[in-house]
Amino acid sequence: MKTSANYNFQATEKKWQQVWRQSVCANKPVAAAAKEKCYVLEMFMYPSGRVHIGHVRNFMIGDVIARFKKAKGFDVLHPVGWDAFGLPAENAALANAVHPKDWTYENISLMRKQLELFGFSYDWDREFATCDENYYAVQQKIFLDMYKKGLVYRKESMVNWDPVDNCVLANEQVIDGRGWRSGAIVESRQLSQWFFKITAYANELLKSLKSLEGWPEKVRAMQERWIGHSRGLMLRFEAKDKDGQSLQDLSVYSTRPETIFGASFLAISAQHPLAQKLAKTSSAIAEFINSCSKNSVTTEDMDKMEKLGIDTGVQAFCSLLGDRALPVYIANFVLQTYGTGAIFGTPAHDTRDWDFAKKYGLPIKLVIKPSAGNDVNLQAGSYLGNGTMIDSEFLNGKTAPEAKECIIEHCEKTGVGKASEFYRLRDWGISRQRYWGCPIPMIHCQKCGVVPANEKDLPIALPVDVTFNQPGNPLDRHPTWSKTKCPSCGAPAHRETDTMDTFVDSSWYFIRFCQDGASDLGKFDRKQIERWLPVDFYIGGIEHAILHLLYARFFTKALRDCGYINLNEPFSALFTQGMVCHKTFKHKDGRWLAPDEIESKKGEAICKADGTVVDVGRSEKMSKSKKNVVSPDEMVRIYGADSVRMFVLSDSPVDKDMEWSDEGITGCWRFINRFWRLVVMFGEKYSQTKKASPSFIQLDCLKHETKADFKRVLRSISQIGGLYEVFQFNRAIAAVHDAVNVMYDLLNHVESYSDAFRDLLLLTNVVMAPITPHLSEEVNQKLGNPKMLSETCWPDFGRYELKQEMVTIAVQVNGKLRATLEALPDAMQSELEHAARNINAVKKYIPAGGAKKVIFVPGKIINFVV
RNA sequence: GCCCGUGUGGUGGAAUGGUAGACACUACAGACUUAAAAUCUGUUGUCGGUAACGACGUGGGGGUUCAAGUCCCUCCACGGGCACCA
Repeated sequence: MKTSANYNFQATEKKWQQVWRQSVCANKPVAAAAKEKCYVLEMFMYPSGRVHIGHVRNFMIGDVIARFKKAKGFDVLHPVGWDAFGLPAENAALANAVHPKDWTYENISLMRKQLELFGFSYDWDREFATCDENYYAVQQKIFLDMYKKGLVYRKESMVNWDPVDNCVLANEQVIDGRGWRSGAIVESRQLSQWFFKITAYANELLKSLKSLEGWPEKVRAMQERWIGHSRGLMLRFEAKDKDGQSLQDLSVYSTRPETIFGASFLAISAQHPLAQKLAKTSSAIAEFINSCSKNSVTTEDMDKMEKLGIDTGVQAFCSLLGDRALPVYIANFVLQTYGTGAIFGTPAHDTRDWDFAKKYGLPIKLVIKPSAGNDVNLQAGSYLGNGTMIDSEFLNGKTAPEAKECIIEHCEKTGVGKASEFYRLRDWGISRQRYWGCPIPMIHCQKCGVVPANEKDLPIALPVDVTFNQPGNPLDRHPTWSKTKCPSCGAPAHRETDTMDTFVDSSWYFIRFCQDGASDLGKFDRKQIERWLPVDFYIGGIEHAILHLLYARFFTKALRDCGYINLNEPFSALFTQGMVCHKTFKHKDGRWLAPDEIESKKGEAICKADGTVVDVGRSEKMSKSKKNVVSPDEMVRIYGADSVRMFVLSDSPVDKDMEWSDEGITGCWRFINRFWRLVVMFGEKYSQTKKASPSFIQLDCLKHETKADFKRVLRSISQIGGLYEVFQFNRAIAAVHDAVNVMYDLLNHVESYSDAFRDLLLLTNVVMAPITPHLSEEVNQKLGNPKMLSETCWPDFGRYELKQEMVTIAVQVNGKLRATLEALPDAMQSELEHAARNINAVKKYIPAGGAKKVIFVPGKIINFVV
C-alpha cells in the first residue's frame, strides 16, 4: 500500500529497536544517585491475549513522559508487568481445555511481542506477572503480617454472590446490582469471608486525599464520596407498645439533629431487630418485611420505587420531646447497613421524609424559617435551605448550623445522645472461590481453629493438576492440596481454599517494580523502594478511580504500619486518559460491520462485500460487539509504529476521548514522510553547496526574513517541553507541524545557511523524539550526529535570543479591531498612537474631537475609546 | 434528585481578560503527470460585494470591563459519576 519511495519504517523501526535493546543505557535507569529520580508508571495490563489500541494510548502517554524526563536528565524508572491472575483464565480453561497458567503465560508472550512493536522505553528486566510464584509468595507474607497487625479478619457475613461467575464480589465490584464482570444480577448469601480492615484507615484515606494535589479533582471527589464521612448525633429513644410497656431502646443517628423538634415519626429498616421481633406477632408486619426484601436493587427501579411503610403501633419516646411520642414505622427506604438502621423523620426538612409524611398523613412542621422574603410552601415540598430555628425550644433563634452544635452539646451533657461519626466505606472482602488467584495462607484446624501458615512454608503454591470440568472451586476438590498439618498443634488440618481478590495483586505491584533483578525479591529492599517511590506520574483509565486506587492507597498505609516502607501515599500525580472511540457501521440487514469491511465513496460508507450503503453511527468506545475496533498490530504493519504513536496523541487532548479515523492515521503517516523528505531534500542540497556558512546560533548573520523564519521555528519547538510537562501532546504536535511547515518554506533559500539549517533540523528532531523515536533516531543518524538520540539531552533554548524583532499591534476602536500595525516590540505609545490615527480604517471611526481615552498594552494593543 | 464536566467552522480542536478559529482533517482549485495516486502551492467560519471592504459570529439571555470564548448571574442541551447514606 505504501510505496518504497517513502520513509522505510519497517526496516528503520526494527533496526532501532534492536539497537536500543543492546545499548546499555537506553531503556534502563542508570544507577546515578546524583540525578533526580522520576518514576513513570502506566496501569499494568490484564493479559487477555491482545493489546487494545486504548492500551497503546495509555502507554504512549507514559512513554513520552519517560523519554522526555530522561532527556531532561532525570533518572527514570519506567517498568512494565502483568496483572495476571483472574477469572478469564479459568473461563478459557473451561472452554478450550488449556491450563490457566499456560493460557496466561502464552498470552503474556503474545502481548509482549505486540508491545515490542511500539518501541516503548520499558525496563524489560523488571517485568513480572502477578501469578509468578515469587510475587505471590511475598503477597502471602504481607497477608500474614497484616493479619498479625489486626488488619485481616474472618467473619460470617452476607456477601454479594455472582451466580454466573460462582464467586463473591466486593461492594465496589457490584455495579447497579450486577456483577462488574459477568453482568449477572447479584444475589445475597451468607458465607465466611476474609476481610481487610480498610475501614481502620477511613479517616486517613479521606484526610490525605487533600494532599494529593497532582490528582484530578474528579477522582478525589469520587473517593471522598465513596468513603462518605458524616458527623451527627446518636439519639436514644425508648420504644413502647400500645399499653405503654417498654420494648427496647432505639438508637437513631442523624446528621441534622437540630430538626428533631420537627420530627413526626420514626422509621426503622425491615431488617432492624425490632422489626424482626414485631414480625413474629403480626402477620401484616411479616408480610410487609417480606415484600421489602423482594425489591430489586437496580438504578432505574430505585428511582421509581415508592416510599412505603407500615405503622407498627409502637410509640417512641425521647426525653428531648417530653411526653410527645413518635409513631414507629417500618419503611422500605431505610437501610440497615448505614447508621443504626433507624431514623427520625422530619418531613418539613427532608425530601424523603416529606414524601413519606404526605403518603401517610403525618404532620409536617416547619422548624427552620428561611430568611425574610423567602416563602416556604410546605404543601409543595420540603425546605432544605438554611435559616433560623423556630418552635424548637432552646434552639429558637439560632441558625441551623449553630443549632446543630448546640443540640449535640446539650445531648452529650444530658446523656440522651452522643456526637457520632459514620463512614460509608465497608471493609474489603477478599475471599474468592476461584483457582487462579493467590492462595490465602491460612489453615483450619479442628482443635486450634484458624491459624496462619508458617512463614517458612511460603509460598503456598497453587497445584498444577486441577480440573475445570465442573462448577465451583477446583482447589476444593483437589485430592491432596488442602491437606496439611496444623502449624500450631501438628494435627491434620486443611488449608484455606479461597484465593485472594485480584485487586490485592495490583495493590502493591508498583512497589515490586522498584527492585531490580539483582535484589532479593523475596524481601522488600527498602533502599531501592524508597529511592523510587512515590510514583511521580501514574497513568490510567478513570474506571479505576475508586477500586484500584483506593485499595493501593490502603495497602501503602498498611505496609507502612507493618514496617515495610516509609510512605503515606503511593502516587503523587495521577493522570486519567480518555478512551479511543470509533464510528460504528451497521449494515441494512442489522449486522455490525468492522471498519475494514467498509469503503468510502462520495462521502458515503459502502459495504465492500455487496456494495450497499451502510449506516454510519456516532463515534463510540471501541467494543468487540459493535465491531468498531482496530487492531494495533495491523496499524503498525500498514503505517508503522511512529504513525500510530503520533496519532493516539495528535488531535484530542489526552484526558478526553479521541476518535480513531483513517484520515487521522494517514495524516500522521504523511507527516512522518514529509519530515523525512525535508531531511532528504536538505541533505541533497547540503552536499552540493557545502561551504563556509554561519552557524545559525549567530542569527545576526542571516538575512532579515530568513532570520525571522528561523526564530519562528525555534519559538515553536522551544514550547514543546512545557507542553509535555502538562500533558498537552496535541499542542506539542501542532507546534512540530508548524515548525516543519516553516522549514519547508525556508528550504528554498537555505543555500548559504546550510549548517544553520542542519542545526535547526537536529533540534526539531530532538523535541519530536519522545513521540516518534524511531524516525528521530534515523534522522539523527542521517544528519550525521555522532551521538545516539536516546543519549541526547533536551536542548537548552534559553541560549537563543527568540524575541521577535517586529510585532503586530492590534488597533481597536471601542474594543473592535479596525487595523493592525507593524512595530518594534518596545515602541512607545505616543508614536504608535500617532501612526494608528493616520490609518484610514481607524480615522473614520474617531470623531473630530478625538478619542476620550486611549488604552495601550505594549507590544499588543492600542484601543481608542470614543 | 445530588455532584462533576462539556458546549467554539463541515470535523478533531487552539487561544496568560487583549487581533477568535493556531495545528490537523475534509472539500475545492492550480502545478507536476499520457492519466491516476502521491507530492508541492493556494483557498476554505457565515452573509453581502467582482473587489477593496462591511456586517454577523464561541449553546440562549443578562451583567462587569476600554476590551469577554475566557470573569459573574441565570437558563438550556449533552456527557460522566453517585444514588433512599438519615
